[in-house]
Order: sequence, then structure tokens, then C-alpha cells
Amino acid sequence: MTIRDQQREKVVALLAAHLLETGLTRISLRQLAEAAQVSDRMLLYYFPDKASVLASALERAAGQLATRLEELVPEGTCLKPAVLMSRLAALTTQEDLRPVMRMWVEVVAAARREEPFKTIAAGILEGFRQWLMPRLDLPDDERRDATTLAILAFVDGLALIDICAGGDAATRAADVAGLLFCK
Amino acid sequence: MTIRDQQREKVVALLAAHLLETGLTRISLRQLAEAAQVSDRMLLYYFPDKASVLASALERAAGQLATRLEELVPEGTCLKPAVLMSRLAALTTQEDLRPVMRMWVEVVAAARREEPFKTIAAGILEGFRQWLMPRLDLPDDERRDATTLAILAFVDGLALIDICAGGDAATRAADVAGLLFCK
DNA sequence: GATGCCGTGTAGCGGTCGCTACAGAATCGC
DNA sequence: GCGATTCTGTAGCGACCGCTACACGGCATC
Repeated sequence: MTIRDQQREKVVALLAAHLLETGLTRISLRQLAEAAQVSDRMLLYYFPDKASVLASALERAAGQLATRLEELVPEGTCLKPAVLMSRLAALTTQEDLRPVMRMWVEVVAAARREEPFKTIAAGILEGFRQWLMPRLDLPDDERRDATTLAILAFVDGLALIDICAGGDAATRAADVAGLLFCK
Repeated sequence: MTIRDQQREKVVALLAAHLLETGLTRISLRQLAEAAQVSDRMLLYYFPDKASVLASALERAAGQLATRLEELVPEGTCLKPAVLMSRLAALTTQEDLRPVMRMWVEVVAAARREEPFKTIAAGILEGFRQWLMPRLDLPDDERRDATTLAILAFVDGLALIDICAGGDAATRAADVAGLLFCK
């Protein structure tokens, strides 16, 4: 492990925390460098360009969510849509995961317009889709695919509500999820 | 109506169309001016600053959605959550309204970090909430509030799916909405 | 001790950003 | 016709952007 690799590791960890805290606001190279406690010159020594810096840091940050999801619904579990939906809604509106979800909304919005976010967002969504689908207790494949997408839509939509109307509103919406959906 | 007012009107119309087409990508003053077929100098003559330009144009663009919603569910209508939800989902995933929804996602994401988007987004969401609530056939006020937010979350989430996974995926998710929710 | 890669700081390139100073053109009331 | 007000083009300010050229010290190898 060279010094360069160690620094990359440290930088990625610091930047993931920075992005979760500030979102995609302060993401100029100079601002990222400050957050990572290195010079901007060195950031571009550790990484080929800004896109790579961001991709690494975002990937790291998104990992937090994946870990928590796996804890909540371990592999092999298979649940009815209503149950899975309300569990996921409850998890993602928890205080400590809200920054991840808010960041996710920003990444998707950025994905509409520019690389590297397009690739990053598509990859992350596809990952969650693959994770969710086998945990969904539905016989029909086509129906399971559509329901997976619908659950993801609802959960992601809660993050939008969170940003616009505050965490309380998102929590209230998450709470009715269980009642709203067919058992 | 002074020349200035006429120009303002023309500029707002052109910019609303521009923003729906390109999203929030090309929104530097010089790029907005080009889309509005005036010089950047004049843009800041018609409006006090960039924030006002954007606010006016975004408001105009969002108006399209409001009009279509009113046509779909006129005042006085009162529907069960499942019906309202699937109608709104079907409407907002229609080809011609997707640009509005995609833009909405971008506005919310920007709202996390900067004015004027914060104010604009909060205002627009509150508007839709006020619109939706009385059209929801639920006796309990608290429950109606939460369900309103949940419906908005789902519909907005569909826009996120649209951006990440394409319109087809969003449409499929919208289609199962009717089946997924309690009658 | 010469050679050469690794790590780092300084300084700055060419560009875009939001915004403005200034002067000239057009249009108005009189 | 004339002064005043309204409109518009030019040109540029200072700040920030992503990125890079270049020089330099340290370390390893031979």
C-alpha cells in the first residue's frame, strides 16, 4: 500500500462524510480539497480527475445505505409488498439515513444533466432493484418487477418530501405506508 | 403595458419552454439570454437578478402541471386514495408531462442547497398539497394529511425512476399503483 | 554521488460566472 | 426642436472554475 493509496483511502472517507453533510453544494475541486484536508493539486494527483473523486466518494456514501438495508432485510427474506414497503419507508426516513437519501435525490437530479452522475445514479438504482426484487413475495415476474419499481419510487419520493417539507412530513407519510397498501 | 412588460412576458414564456426542454443544465445568465432571444444585459434589465428570472420561468412551467391536474380532477371531486393515486400516477408519467416532473426533481434537489430554489420548491409543494387534500375521500384529518403526503411522495418518486431508469420503468410502476393500494 | 521516480507546493492558464458602468439610441411630452 | 426618460449594446470587473506546467525535496537503486 503506497502513500498514494493510503491518501486516497483517507480522502474518500473524508469526502463521503463531507458530501453527506453538505450535499452536492460545495463540490468544487478547491472545496473538496479543503474538506479532504489536502491541496487541490494533490486531489488531482490521487485521482485522475474531478469525476473520479466524486464517483469514489459517492459510492462510499451510498454504501452506508446498502449496509443498513441488508441488516433490515437479510438475504433469503421474502416479504409481501406492503410489509417490505413500510419497512423500507421507516428505515429511510430515520434521522441518520436522511442525509443519504437527500444526497441520492441530488445525484439523480444531476444525473439528468451530466456525467459522471448519470452513470453513478443508474448503477445505484439498478443495484437496489436487484437487491429488492428477490425479497418481494410475488409469484408473477412481471408484477414483481413493476412492484419493485413502485416501492423504490415511494421510498425515493419520501426523500423529496423530506427536502421540501421537512423530516416530519416525510415521517408522517412513511407511517401511513403500511395502512395504505394491500396486505 | 410597457415594452418592458411585454418583453418580460415573452422572455418568461420562452424560458419556461427552455427549462422544460433542457432542465436546469443551461441556466447561466448568458445561456438563458440566448434561449430568451435577448442579450444577458437585457435579461437583467427586465428582471432584478438571476433568481427572479428563474423563479418566474419555473413558476410558469409548473403552471402547466397545475392546469392538467385540474382538468383530471376538477374542484369538488372527492376520491378514494387508491383511485386518486393511480390517476395522478398515470397523468404524471404521460409523455408530455415528464419534462415537468423531471424539472421538478431538479428544483427540489437544488432546493436543498440554494435560494431561490428553496422558496420556489416549498411553495410549489405546498400548492399541490392544498390542491390534493380536499380531493381525498378520508374522514380523519390527520390521516388525510399523511395520505396526501404519501401520494405526493409516490408521484414524485416516479419522476426519479423516470430519470434513472427511463420512462418505461416509471410507466410500469405507475400502472401497478392501482393494484398495490387498498381500495 | 549520480539517476530517477514519488510526493508536494506555487503559480497561473484559459475559461465562465453574475453583474454593472457607461454611453449611445429611441421615444416621449412639451 | 428639445430635454427627459426609456431602452439597449459594449466592454469589462473580480471571483471562481477545472486543470496543468514546473520546480523542488526526499528516497531508493546502483
